[in-house]
Amino acid sequence: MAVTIRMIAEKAGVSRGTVDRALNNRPGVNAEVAAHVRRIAKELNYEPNAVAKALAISKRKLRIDILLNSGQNPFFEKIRIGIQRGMAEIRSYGITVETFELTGFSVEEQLHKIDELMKEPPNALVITPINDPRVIAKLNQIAQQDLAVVTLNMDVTGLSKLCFIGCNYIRSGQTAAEILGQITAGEISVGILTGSASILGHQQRVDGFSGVCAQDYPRIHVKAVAETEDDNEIGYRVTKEMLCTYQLDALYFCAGGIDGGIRAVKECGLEKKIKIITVDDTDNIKEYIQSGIVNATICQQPIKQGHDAVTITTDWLLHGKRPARKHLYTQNEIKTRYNLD
Amino acid sequence: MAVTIRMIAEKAGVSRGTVDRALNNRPGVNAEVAAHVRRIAKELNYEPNAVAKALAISKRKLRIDILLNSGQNPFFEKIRIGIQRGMAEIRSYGITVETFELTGFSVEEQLHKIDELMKEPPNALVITPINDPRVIAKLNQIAQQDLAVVTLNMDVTGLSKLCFIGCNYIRSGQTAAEILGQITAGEISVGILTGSASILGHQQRVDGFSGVCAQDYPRIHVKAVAETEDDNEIGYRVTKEMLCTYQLDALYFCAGGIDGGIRAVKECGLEKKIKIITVDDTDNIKEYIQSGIVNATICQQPIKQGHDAVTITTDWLLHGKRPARKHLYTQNEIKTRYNLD
DNA sequence: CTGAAAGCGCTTACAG
DNA sequence: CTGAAAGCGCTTACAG
Repeated sequence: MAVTIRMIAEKAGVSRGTVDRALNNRPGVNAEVAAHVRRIAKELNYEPNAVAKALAISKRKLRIDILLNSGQNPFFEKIRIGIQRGMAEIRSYGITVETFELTGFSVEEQLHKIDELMKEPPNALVITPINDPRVIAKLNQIAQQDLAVVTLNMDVTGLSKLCFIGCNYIRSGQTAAEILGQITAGEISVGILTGSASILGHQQRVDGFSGVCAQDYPRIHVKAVAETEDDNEIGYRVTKEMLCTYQLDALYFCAGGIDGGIRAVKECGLEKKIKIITVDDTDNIKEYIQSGIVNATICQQPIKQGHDAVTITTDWLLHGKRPARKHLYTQNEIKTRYNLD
Repeated sequence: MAVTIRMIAEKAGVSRGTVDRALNNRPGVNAEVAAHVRRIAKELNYEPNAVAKALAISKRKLRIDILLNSGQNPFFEKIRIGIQRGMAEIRSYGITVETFELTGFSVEEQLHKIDELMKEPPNALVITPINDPRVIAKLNQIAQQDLAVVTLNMDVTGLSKLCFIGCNYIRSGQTAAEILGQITAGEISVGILTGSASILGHQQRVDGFSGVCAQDYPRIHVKAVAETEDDNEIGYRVTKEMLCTYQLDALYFCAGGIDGGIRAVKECGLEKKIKIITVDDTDNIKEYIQSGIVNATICQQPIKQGHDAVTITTDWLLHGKRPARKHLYTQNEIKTRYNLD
């Protein structure tokens, strides 16, 4: 039989209201009474009933805003699906979830949108933050105001947040290098196609990849690194240029613009001749894997990311429950032909 | 503003009790009244509030029994962790979860334990069923009695169940073959160490693996298949015998007894000389990967399996919600050195 | 067959 | 600072 607030009230000789105030550190309780109540709760091993709490709190009308720099990026479709699932799961909690999407990585635009949202501030903000001092400063200022900030998929340092939910990018790059190491032999040359050196996660993948090559597979030589700006046209151009300049045995695509890059590979007649490792598993990448053009892709559980962003934020708002760790990394999943779905 | 039972009652001109009875198909409602209520609920797009429902139902004292053939198998430790997490998540629902564990795969023992549990029948039974006609018959008989049966980690055919939660074993075997194909070149010989031909999942892994070798990698020749009975001593013996009999370039361990098998590999001085693919990521296997003895291991999200077994069964008991599919397959995760955790 | 009322375990204006 | 009471949205004996 679970312990309830009523039992504590009886044992402490106070009303249930007072127990509630004491246990939730609400103001206006005599300090001694509060201590007494808390001691009894501890003695009885009291665990609040989350369901009852949620039902009672549903009157509060809490709101979560989600701000994504998702643009045209097909990868974000899965994050959206995860968010939808999370929303379905918390439907009965009376929490409103609103999603806003920006295209590109303009600092100005993100700052402006944040300001706009803050005109009627939500209770929590989930965001894919751009790694810029002004953004960080603004978010820190917001985080002061009794408003939880959660970073999703992209992280920044120096931000006082509830948590980050997303990929361990260093590990992602390391895993890509390990796979490339295992599927090759002898001295080989590899080129890296990243998105932008100014995006933390992209750079971490490059670093992780290069690090493992240097340390575990010195026979793998990173000959070139180019930026696609997450764009297929640019991806096409820089990949083509790279393939024309160097004699490469492998490519590592660690950001967007992959479709453009693959087009370049095909034009050079190199498909299935060079090894290719990518990230994520959008529909196009699945096809490249099925047709043997891409050897493996390192995925990051985007659905889980979207889902957890909603449920973990909800747990904080409803129960004041902090996530187990500050950085909630999703699994880096290596996918090949038969474990794609 | 979400639609509530009260609004429906007002609009239909009946009491909330009657609405509840009508919407939940409880007996003792005039058919016409019920139809009327249901039509209004549909019009208003009514979605029951799961939290309120859970709180009200917590009086019912539901029980879930979990029967595992986990024995000494270290793999099941993670399933247990998942079950614990699921239990923590549903703590407030007033549902009792009791776990029972058997060692080995004795049909008699499993039948006997089921009978014992049925003396005081739970509302749902989660089980790792042995693939035997008598077990299936008994479970089917139970499933008649308004009691949900969920198969966990092991599945059987011809059973009327709520769902199966676990690995897609065919895909697991296929994935192992694909990886082996990618990390090797030229004609190679491989030996398979399975658990038991009579355990469906083990056989499916062997079939999936052999199928991909035959179809996609005809240069990979499966020279031998031996059974470890999930036992390290037997695993050691049959692996040693296999290595002495054939000149092998690779081994695929697709069930228990791996530690014994690896011991044999070491004794033959073949570690790091032959490629090795395993399943799951118990602590020992993690070490083999770190030290480069095992190239990759195909995992099956055991924590998720345990967790989902609890939460999905709960969703059924509380809300009558059926899982999206009859077979809820977890992801086959390829793990190597840098994506182990 | 139907309704009024109590209850699930919390939270929170309101009165004192 | 504290308590009594109403409320969150369902479910369910009980009376009729």
